[in-house]
Amino acid sequence: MERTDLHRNFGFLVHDVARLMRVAFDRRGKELGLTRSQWWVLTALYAKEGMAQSELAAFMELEKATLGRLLDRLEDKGWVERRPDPVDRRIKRVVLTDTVQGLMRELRGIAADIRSDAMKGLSREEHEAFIDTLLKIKANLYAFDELAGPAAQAEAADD
Amino acid sequence: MERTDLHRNFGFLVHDVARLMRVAFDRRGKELGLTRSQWWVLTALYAKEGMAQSELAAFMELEKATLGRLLDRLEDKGWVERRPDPVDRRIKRVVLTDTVQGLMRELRGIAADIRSDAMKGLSREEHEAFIDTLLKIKANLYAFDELAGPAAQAEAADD
DNA sequence: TGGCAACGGTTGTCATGACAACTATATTTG
DNA sequence: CAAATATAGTTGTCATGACAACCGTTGCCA
Repeated sequence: MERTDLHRNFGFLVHDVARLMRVAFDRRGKELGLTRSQWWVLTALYAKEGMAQSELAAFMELEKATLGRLLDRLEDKGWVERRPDPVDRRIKRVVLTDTVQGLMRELRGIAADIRSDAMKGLSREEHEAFIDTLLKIKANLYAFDELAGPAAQAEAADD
Repeated sequence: MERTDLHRNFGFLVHDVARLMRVAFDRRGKELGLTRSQWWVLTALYAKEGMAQSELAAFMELEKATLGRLLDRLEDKGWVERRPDPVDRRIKRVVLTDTVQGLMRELRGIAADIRSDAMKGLSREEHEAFIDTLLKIKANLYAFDELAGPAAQAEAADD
């Protein structure tokens, strides 16, 4: 009946793992009142606060529209704040509020738990090799992307 | 300024790679008039035709609602057909139509191209090790999932 | 066999995510 | 300086995806 083996198909596997990770994060996030994407934004902001929305969108490799609406919800919850840039009136800089600091600590702990659960039973070497391969694949896909659509992407080389 | 290194964070990397794969598939799919998810459904059906919607949803690990609406669009395009089950009137069995056969050949070729682009420069061993690790992670996440939410999942062992 | 739980699908609602069009502000240039 | 161009964000639309509520059909079992 089966005509192909999808179980070792790289595309399907990455898709599956990404989905399962999402489910894991969503489950834990739900208890804390946020989605995985919102969690992602907070984590990115924690890494580098005060970015302009466009910077943040580029950093997270999201569309500015997608990020904008994520920020709407996070702002509603009082976790982030959009602050006008003192120089450029087009720019809104995004910062974490004080009320979210406790949550952030919790989130970071949970994220570490999920990752360690996901990687359970893997040796240090296997773990590192896996990350290295992911980085190579990511670089390949970027290169491929730029060939196919020689637009945007130019800013992919920050940090 | 940076307080964490997200670049070797497994969760972010998988997310990124999954997104980049999606972009690659979407770009190629667009030329052919389908989205990556629709592509996924066709590929799953190609692997095992005539599944009931619920079976297919379980196989693809999608909600039946999500799959149902995907099938709506695929049926509109004339690529799949819902057929009543002769025995159980609740069940609709999904098959590929004849008109989609040529497209399927093309899709399979393109998918192979994308995968080989993504894996470019990796040795056979690295490739295999990567797939093996992905499978382990997937198994870990399943186990974790079942602990956390002891529902569904039971049918994950088909093939 | 009659009622009720379980199953298969669809529909409604919300949150992403992409893309395109639009507004407001800056910057570049003639 | 004024016009053209570019940049920052928002809004509109469509396609996923999850989840819950719902309807029709089956199957169980008392």
